[in-house]
Amino acid sequence: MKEHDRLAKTRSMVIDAIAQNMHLYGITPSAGRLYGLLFFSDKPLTLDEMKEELGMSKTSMSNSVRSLLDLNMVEKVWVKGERKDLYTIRDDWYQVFFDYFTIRWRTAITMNSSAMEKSMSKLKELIDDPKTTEEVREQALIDMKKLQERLDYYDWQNRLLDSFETKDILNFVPIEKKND
Amino acid sequence: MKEHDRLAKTRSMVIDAIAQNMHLYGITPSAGRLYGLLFFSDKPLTLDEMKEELGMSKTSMSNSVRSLLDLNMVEKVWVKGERKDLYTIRDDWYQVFFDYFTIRWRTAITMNSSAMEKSMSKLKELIDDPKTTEEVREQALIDMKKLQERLDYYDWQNRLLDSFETKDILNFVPIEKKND
DNA sequence: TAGTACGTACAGAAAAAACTGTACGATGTT
DNA sequence: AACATCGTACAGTTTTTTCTGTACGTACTA
Repeated sequence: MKEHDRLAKTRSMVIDAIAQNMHLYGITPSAGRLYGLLFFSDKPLTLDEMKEELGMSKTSMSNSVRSLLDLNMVEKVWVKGERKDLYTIRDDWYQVFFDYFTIRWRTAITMNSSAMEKSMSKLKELIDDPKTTEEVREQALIDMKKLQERLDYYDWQNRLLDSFETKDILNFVPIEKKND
Repeated sequence: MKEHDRLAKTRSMVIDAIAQNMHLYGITPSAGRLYGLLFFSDKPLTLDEMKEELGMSKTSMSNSVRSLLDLNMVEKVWVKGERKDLYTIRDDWYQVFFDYFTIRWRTAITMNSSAMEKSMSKLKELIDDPKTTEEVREQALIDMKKLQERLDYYDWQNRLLDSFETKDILNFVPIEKKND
């Protein structure tokens, strides 16, 4: 049927774009396609339906769904009398966006910060040690300064993420466009 | 020499962390290590020095540097009387952060938006076509609504990125910590 | 309690990405 | 003009990731 084709075509155009750009979230193109499929689906889908629709293995679907679940981009839906697991896209886009940063960026920042703090404390020991040569002490001081600057930057990132997490950012960049 | 080892150890601890988390920016761990190396280097490095330091091929260094250049995380430095290209890390962290979003996210948002706009205009044709069956028209209208919502979300993202690009965001989340 | 359906762990295959060495164009040197 | 050095394109190899099919544990069904 011609009309259905036209409809499907517009959809796949959008799905292609989404799948291609999903790497920003650390999502593989395949999981991106799945995300696109769920975006247009008017009902929650089972793994078997996804498998059918995308022509991939059930194992792949299981893995892709999990990676989307991990990012809170998709959620499991419970439906009475249905044995299979059902999944649907989370369409509160802003929350999904904030969650992504909270989940991924916050973790990375914390890891880096903690490595740097540990490093700085070791450097401090080295500097305080009277047996340390002047040359090494100087280098250690330079490193300390660099690390401190970087930590300040991470602190700023954390405060930015705070404004995401609390949605305070929406006071600064509101959802509703100002019409001036 | 024991001291130098201790110094090197603290560095590599930090470099490891950076390399590991660089994937957030779509950077491979290898390029991440290079970034870490440049972070601690007190002078710009040539490809040969990087190759030496990381024990990798020059080709790899060339590619890694390029990917870092593309993200404005590293810059080429000109030094009088030096034939080799010299590269240094860009240490204006905030600008680097903003550039990343401008370069990567803006592009992705634009791609998605444009696919969706194109799709919507096709859907509109379909809806306006009197030969379209009621069933298809209904589905098209649903898709239109979804796409419009998503476009509104992209518009918000764009406005957020605007505040990065203009650095207005720093009025909301200042670099200097408020001490209250 | 035996049977069936579901999701996923696991191991192997297929595909993609990262890395290397060679070769070559460009640029600078003698 | 001949030579040397630099960075990178390219092709081939290695490594990593992604994908598939089988097998198994769990939970529901009869």
